[in-house]
Amino acid sequence: MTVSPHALKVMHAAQPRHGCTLCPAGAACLTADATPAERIAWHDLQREWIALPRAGKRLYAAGEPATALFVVRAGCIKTFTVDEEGNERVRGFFYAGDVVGLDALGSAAYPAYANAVTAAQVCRIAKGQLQHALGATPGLLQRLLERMSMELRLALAFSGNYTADQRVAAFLILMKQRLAADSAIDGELKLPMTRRDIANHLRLATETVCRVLARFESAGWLDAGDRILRLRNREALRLQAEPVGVTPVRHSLRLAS
Amino acid sequence: MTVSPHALKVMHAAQPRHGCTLCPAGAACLTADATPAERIAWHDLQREWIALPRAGKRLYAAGEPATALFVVRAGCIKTFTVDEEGNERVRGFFYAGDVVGLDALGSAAYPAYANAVTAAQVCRIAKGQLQHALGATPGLLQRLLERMSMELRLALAFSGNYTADQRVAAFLILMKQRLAADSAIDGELKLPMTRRDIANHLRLATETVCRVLARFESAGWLDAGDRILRLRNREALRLQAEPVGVTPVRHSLRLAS
DNA sequence: CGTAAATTTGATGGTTTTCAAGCCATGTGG
DNA sequence: CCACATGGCTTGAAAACCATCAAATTTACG
Repeated sequence: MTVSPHALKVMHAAQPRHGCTLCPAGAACLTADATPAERIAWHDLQREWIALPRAGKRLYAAGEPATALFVVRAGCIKTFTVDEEGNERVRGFFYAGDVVGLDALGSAAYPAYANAVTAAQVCRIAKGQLQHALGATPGLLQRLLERMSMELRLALAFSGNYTADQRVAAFLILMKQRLAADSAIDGELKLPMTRRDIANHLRLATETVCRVLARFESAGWLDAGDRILRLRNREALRLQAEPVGVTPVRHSLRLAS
Repeated sequence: MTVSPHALKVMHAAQPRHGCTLCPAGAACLTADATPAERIAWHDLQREWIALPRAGKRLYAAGEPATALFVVRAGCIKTFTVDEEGNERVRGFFYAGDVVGLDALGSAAYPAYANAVTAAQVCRIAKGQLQHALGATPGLLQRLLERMSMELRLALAFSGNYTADQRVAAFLILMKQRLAADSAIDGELKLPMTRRDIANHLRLATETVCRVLARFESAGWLDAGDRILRLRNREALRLQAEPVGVTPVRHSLRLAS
């Protein structure tokens, strides 16, 4: 997985001014609530698109100066660290509209690598420009804070100690929520990443993920194809996943102090 | 340390206008880089202090409407979730200057409970006021984003799959960094929370934390008192903790931009 | 079509959890 | 002042869960 300088294709300012309006990320992007004028201003700020034409292409490396954020236009990006033994630890998957690099906002260097999981395309937003835009567009700040808060919530939720079954179930439910638009058929879930990536994300061995999926399949909860799953009993999965807390909030807890 | 019969003591606007200047959190607070004028404006925004006079007192509960953030003035706060079996999962510990509730910024309800670990005191900052202040004080926004980014980085770092030894070592190193000001003696580390809290935070059993500490002690790396540890070989601990990645950055960094 | 990578299943072992019990500190009430 | 209760801390033995190792099969892709 060598990083060639040509891995990144940077395109400058060739798009029409309504570029953001036509973005495939659409309503999922940070600009979703912006006025048309704000949108054009935003679009002018970040005229750089970066294409990652194949899975495995690198967006940035850990340790590099963190000069920008990236909004995914299409495809899937993963962020991950690599320890000295070569073990990957996947920190997150990012789809159209998601923001990659929020964990580097307050850091001089990127704390993780970012690679394409599938062919992908991103908008580059320089930090300086971002700060400027945040001041000019109040709704944007609101949205950015919401994103970061949500990511924090998600990271904290997944960092609990759960069984392999709970983790995998929670992952499937979450992916189904985020990729709802991607699948025409109701219960279908297209996962762009490998089992290994899933395992590295959920802190499990690849084999364990396979086994859990096989268990779920034999329980009749889903059909496990290679990259396409068909969820048959989403309620059972949700029940398994509940302790993780990524599913909608459940109140009604009384506690004394 | 006044002992109040009420769980929460809310004090209104009785402080002098330089309240923030005299805050024990001092330079650790978000207002550290503000001008004196900005500081007074900030202080006027959040005139409510809340006292949690004893360990165990609740600041807020999971599921409650998330109307505010809280900056710790003194003491220690933990956030945690509780599943239906009563298991606590500690999401974070917060000391003077830390911001509690960032994971609720983009959420209508608090995703976790917040309790005092020791007697504590916090500033309440209503969300609406915060948004107003962020627009008025550019440095504040910068700082808040840095905080959230750092918390995200931390949560992601700890969510990897590591051994019990690595987790405990990383926890000790991290706490030593954050509580450096608290201990007069060099290697001393005062941990305000119970072993159980540490275990619930690191996704380990209480007994495992004990055993790891005992192992570290017999290796000569530290002396484990009840709530006061004495770190004797911090380099060895750091080496253990390294894969977790919360220790100072190890890649050679060139700082740009 | 052929090689490399990914997926899957099985057997084995290790780290951590669980269960159980003893010790210690703190605080309370007689 | 002491006895006692409570909760936290510690240590020991057995079990569970998951990782590791190994190998067969399938899939992806040049």
